Amino acid sequence: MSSSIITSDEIPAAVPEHNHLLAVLPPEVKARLFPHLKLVKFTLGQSLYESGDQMQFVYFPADSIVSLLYVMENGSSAEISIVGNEGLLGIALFMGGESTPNRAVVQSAGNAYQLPALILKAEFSRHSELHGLLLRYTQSLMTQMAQTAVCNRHHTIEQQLCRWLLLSLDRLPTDHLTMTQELIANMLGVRREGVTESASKLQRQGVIRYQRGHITVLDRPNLERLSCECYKVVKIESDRLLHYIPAIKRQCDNSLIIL
Amino acid sequence: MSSSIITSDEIPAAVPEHNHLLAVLPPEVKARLFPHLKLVKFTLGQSLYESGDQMQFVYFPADSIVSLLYVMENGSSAEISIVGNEGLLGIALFMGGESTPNRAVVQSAGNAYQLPALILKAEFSRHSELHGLLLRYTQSLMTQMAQTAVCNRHHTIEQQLCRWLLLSLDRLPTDHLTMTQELIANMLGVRREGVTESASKLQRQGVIRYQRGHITVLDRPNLERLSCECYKVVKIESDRLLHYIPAIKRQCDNSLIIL
DNA sequence: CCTACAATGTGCGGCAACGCACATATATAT
DNA sequence: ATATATATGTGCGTTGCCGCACATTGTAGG
Repeated sequence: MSSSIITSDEIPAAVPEHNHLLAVLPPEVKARLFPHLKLVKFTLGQSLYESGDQMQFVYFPADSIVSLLYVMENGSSAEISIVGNEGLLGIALFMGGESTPNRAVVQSAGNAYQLPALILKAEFSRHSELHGLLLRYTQSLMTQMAQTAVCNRHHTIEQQLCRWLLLSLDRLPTDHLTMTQELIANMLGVRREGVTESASKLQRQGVIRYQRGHITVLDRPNLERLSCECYKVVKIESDRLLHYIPAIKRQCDNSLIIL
Repeated sequence: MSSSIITSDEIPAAVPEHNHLLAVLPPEVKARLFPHLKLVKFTLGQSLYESGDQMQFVYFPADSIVSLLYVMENGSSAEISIVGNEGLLGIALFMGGESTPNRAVVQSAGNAYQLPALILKAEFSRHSELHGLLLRYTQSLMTQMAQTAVCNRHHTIEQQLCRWLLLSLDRLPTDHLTMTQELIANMLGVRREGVTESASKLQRQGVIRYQRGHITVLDRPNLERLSCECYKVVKIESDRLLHYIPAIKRQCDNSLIIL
């Protein structure tokens, strides 16, 4: 694909519908919201907001992934949840809290749609289709948080790495992620060496392949098998909450048909 | 207080206002909701709902405490969050999901107010004061879940025990809780022996006193000192989200003034 | 090409928590 | 009072992960 033809790689998120939440809105809501959307780029490691920040915008990731982290007093951190094209950043705005004691850090560079907080709040309180959708998304995020807590308590680094890879993969267009083991360790809240060991074990089994900041998933079925149940629980629950859009339309798989 | 006069112990939850959410509702909302409330008793270990259950009622604890647990495929469990008189059970009903993949188990026996799901949903979608209040409560619950995840990753059993005791204490009228170390271990997702060791250490330091299913907190300041930062984060955030009731009234401490 | 830096590999000792076994203590009922 | 069940105490060896130190291997920039 080295021709001059525009590939999906070059315009990976050219329409808001790359974000699943934006995609399933009814036409009249789209008509009100979409004019206020602005396509922005997220770079790896960028912070969208810090603990306690009053947010001015919400963001709907298109092909980027953002991690919600809690940063401890001693500086170490742990990932609370992952947000990609299935969701949005800035839940606190419509939940009424305006801020959270967390940090949002870009885990995978890419694009997102920015929307002024006021526009979202206005639409939310109109009680349109968006209202229920955002609440159901929030509930799915709670499931992810709950499962992260369980996973941290009971599962090995290897199981957690598998879960993390799967969650990330679900939010990316390819089987490839740009990510160092050091960064993964920060997310999982474990030692870098622990990630190295688990990753090399996975590589020896032919499940993944990696070199210096790049990971490719080769055998997803086996990755799912090696993961703990946490991934499946989160997946099934978010599918249930978000793919069943009553009285509007149903989506049976993760992909979106655009055009 | 051994006279025949009715003590607060005998009617510990005689009015709905013992629940903080119900207490701060404006009069007209109370007028609509309260006639549908039914006082019910929760017994220790009772399950309010199982994973995936479609709930018929929401519950507003008065002097009882309920734990939200995730039960793993192998049967072991981990506590996701604690709900007492500051909150309600059945968030999924107004969030739109109708169910969650969790289990709600009574951790401390007592009373609660039961409300039919339909009544709550109707009031919620009227967009009354209740709407914002429930969303802010939900956000505070998310903070608790997030912090549980962090705590499970980074903190010792002793720190977690302190956090757990403090969270429970905040939801109880006295400094005394009826709870075996075995049950605490189930909540924290650790060995019973681990709880025994930490508890006896706390007792030796004079922070708590316990005997066979009963724990009394003697030195709360020290308990807070020995706890990890997670307790404080959750406390500050839920105070921020729930004690500031804009345009209605402000509450400056945890207690309620009734009569 | 070579240097410098960043990413990954590996080998320690140490420790918190685990699973298991069993001893002891304290409530409750007959 | 005695028996029984439940709750708590204690001592193993084992394990998964930690912190640290350092070797190796890629990748980018001069």
